[in-house]
Amino acid sequence: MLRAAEDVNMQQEDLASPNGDMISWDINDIKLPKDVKQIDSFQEWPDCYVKCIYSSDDKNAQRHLSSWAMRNTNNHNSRILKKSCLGVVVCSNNCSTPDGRKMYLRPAICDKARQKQQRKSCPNCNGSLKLIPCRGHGGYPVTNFWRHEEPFIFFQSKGAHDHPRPETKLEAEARRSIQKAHTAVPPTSPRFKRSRDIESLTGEMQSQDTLPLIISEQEELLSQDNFRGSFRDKTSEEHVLDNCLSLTEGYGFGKASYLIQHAQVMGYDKHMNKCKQVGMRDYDSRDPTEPVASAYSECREQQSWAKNMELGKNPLADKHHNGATTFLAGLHCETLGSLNAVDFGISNAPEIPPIVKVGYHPLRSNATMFEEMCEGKPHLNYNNCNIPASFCQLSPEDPYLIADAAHHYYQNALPMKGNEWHIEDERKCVNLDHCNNETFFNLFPLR
DNA sequence: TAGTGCGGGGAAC
DNA sequence: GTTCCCCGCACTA
Repeated sequence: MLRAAEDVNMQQEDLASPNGDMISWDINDIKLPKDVKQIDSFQEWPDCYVKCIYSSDDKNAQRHLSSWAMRNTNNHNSRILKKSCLGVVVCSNNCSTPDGRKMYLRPAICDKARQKQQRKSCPNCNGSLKLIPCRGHGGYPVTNFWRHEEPFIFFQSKGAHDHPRPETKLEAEARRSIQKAHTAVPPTSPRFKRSRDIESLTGEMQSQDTLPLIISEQEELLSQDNFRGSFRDKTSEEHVLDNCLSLTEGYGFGKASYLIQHAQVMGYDKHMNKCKQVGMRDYDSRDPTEPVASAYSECREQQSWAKNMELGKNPLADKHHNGATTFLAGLHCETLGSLNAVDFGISNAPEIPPIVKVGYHPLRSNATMFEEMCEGKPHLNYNNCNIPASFCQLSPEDPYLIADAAHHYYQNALPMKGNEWHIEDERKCVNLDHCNNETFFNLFPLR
């Protein structure tokens, strides 16, 4: 019986590959595969039991990046870097901003900084902050492993995060810088008002102050040729992507990394499908604390929802493809052009006139946009280009306005009653999160 | 100041 | 022996 279960698990492991390739390795293996056919595109939000093989040239992989708050954990093995998830910081009052957002802050990685962080008060209600630890790996934090074996970087994740996504590192940094500005700038200045507005959004909203930085990072991504995921199975989405790439090149963006990132997200979707097919987790014979059955059920929940949101099943998705490339071009052009309008852009206050003429809508909260997009409502930018529902790949880690919006929506959507996460609600949120990852496109570059 | 990586050490299994 | 965590240190941005 046990043996049979192990066999199943081994089969699962064999199938658990984001790119769909058959892989059978464990990060602890003495020898890792050298005949890697397909290099994975970088995943900033790896969840569940994921194995990835990145190129050694992948800068993100080199830096062992993750948008989860991961801290280094000593495994007494210098060849394998192990990181464990810190969870997420929430307001103990379970407060919401006036527009309904929840506070999901990024735990500081440094122990001292984290302790200091928990002594601080909620930026929204001044209540105390509470760290929700990650217990997604048999009661222990989800762990990520990194191992450099030229010419690849092997990544393995164990466990499924049982908490909301925190702010990304960039979001947290932006929030801190805004808070600093908040304390440094007289309260009567427009800047102060904006800071307060942003703070009211729990800091999740990207500071437009960070726009130059963001653009810079985009350019870095472009130069790094990070995303090598090939468009293996071309869909209409991907054709649109190609078109967008051409268009955005025409706007001086060179390659559009955010679109390429969407391609990698689609690769991730394949992985999730694999998770579902095989019954989830990979198998580590060395780790008796494993099998996290709930991980699979969670993934399955996510996946079933994601299925419903798949392009082919969203009648509005294809419908809006046509305006997409036009929208993209205008959007990105505007994004650069609006950099000087940063002091006015982020506000939900309707009395503030729009500065941006196309693309990003300065008056509408990102969360609202995301909600509407999830409902399949087309969005009009100022060029009257429909933003297709299928173009809302909202990846919180991604430096894009809508991506950020999705993140906030996720944060809105996860209700917490008392100190407990309610499973049903959480599933909905996870699903929304998956909407984030699997269904929509990354579009709006913010940085 | 915070993020990151490394390593010592102890506890639990 | 393995895995977990805490802690401190050094380096970096």
